Amino acid sequence: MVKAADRAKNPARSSVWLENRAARGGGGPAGLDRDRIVAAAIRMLDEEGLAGLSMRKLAAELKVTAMSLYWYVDTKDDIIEFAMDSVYGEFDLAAIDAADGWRDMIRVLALEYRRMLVRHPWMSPSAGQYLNIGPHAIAVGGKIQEAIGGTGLPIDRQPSATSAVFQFVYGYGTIESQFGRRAAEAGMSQDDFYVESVKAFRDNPGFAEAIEPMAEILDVRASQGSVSAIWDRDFAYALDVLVAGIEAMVSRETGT
Amino acid sequence: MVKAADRAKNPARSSVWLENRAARGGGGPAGLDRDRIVAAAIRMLDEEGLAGLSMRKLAAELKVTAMSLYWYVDTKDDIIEFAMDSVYGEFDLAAIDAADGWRDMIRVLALEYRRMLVRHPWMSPSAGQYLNIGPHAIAVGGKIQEAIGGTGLPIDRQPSATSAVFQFVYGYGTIESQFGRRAAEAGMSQDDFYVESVKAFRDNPGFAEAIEPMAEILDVRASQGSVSAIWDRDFAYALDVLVAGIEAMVSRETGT
DNA sequence: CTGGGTCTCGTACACCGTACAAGGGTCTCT
DNA sequence: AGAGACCCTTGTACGGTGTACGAGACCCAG
Repeated sequence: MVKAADRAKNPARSSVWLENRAARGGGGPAGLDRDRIVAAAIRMLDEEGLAGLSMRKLAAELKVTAMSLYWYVDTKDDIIEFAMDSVYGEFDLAAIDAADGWRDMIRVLALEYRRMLVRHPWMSPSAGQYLNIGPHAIAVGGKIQEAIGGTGLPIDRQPSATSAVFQFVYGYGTIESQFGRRAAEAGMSQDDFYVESVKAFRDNPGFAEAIEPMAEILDVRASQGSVSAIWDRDFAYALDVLVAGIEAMVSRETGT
Repeated sequence: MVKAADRAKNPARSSVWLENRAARGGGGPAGLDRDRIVAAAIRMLDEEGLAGLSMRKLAAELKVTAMSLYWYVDTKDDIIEFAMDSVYGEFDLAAIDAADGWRDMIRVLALEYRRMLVRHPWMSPSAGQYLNIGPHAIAVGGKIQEAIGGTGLPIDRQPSATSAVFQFVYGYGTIESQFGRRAAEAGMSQDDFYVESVKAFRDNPGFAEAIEPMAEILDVRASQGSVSAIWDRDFAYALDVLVAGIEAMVSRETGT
């Protein structure tokens, strides 16, 4: 078993998934096992955020001491990696297979990905920090590759197109989920929080000039409905941009 | 002066920039001031990463006690927000103004943004977590808006196009910078680290199947040169996709 | 009855952010 | 000259964190 201290010395192997250690136990008096720990961690992460997860609190929820958890995982990071992969398992792969053509497939994948990030706001900071190479994450990656493979782009260009689409989704989902998290922490609806934020921004002396060119856009947005409708609308249009871009590149590569 | 405890109770005002408190001091015996603190913090963040920054260590570097820093800032988060904005100040705004047309402007902005994220790997996790509304960040935002405004897209679609481009850059820069950080922590070059990672990935039993469909792409990439060349190449092509997408949407909106 | 796994726990360490109160230094006003 | 007010720095302390280590409790095979 690799200790945390050793892990730090060998960061190339710095993911649980690169250790291929068997899950342990389940027969103990506390009825603990890795799945139960991970499920409780996800619940706690969803409710309290990344900073709200501590080994002691997690253990308390499972009616156990903090050190008991270390029988099943080596470090707290392991728990987060397991939790992440479990969340990747929420992807509806059947819906993706049911999609018709690469455009639809990309759209469904992007929507699922975005929903995942928004539902679990701790995912995007974590996804940036850890390798995402658990079985569920890899399954999703395979579908993404399949979708991009269907575009007709040459194979050496496909990773780049994948980046264009899914790094965008990651970035978008990050902003959207952090906005939601902030609103929730402030105890407001997203709409109220948006109004408050814009007001605070506008009222801030010294920023009047900087805001000037943005005022028009803020005004336009105010007439576009609820915040969540704007998130949806913007996302859909950005995907249209990306799909149109891929189409254009395909005909540029194959044509001429 | 707003205390950290109060800040937590009023998360809507959860940014230093929404408080508009004057910078303090400079005449003390330790010769401290906010700029010196922030500069030292950036140095430490670049070298030790986000987790490596602690108030005690930062203070030690400035030959002062931890609590001294609290005369100039309210919380550690403030320091990070100041550091972030200072880094946004690294954008070469002149180069952006010198760009010729919106396509070039977008490309230059995207490259500058990406370089910033890669140079300071702590930026992308931080940028996801805090509001980015310091003066330098806003200046950059204004340039982005100017570039997108030049595309000819209707104003209510511009924010969406902005997302498509710059959320992509954010996502891409996040992955790239985290990869670099991991390589550095492992004490390897990016190229060696890449080879090691792929090997570990391939050798991992139980993943043979999952890897199967990715093998071809991995092989193609192996023939494309150094890791950093691939980063550059992929990024440039993804930008081409985005620019082509915007062009297509423009003619779709104006034509027909 | 014994020995060895499997699991849980108590204690302890080093570190974190930061609240609070007690100064020292310098500058201003009487 | 003395007194007070300020700006700035410090020491101490609190409640948290992840986790190393060693002691035990249980159960099952020999």
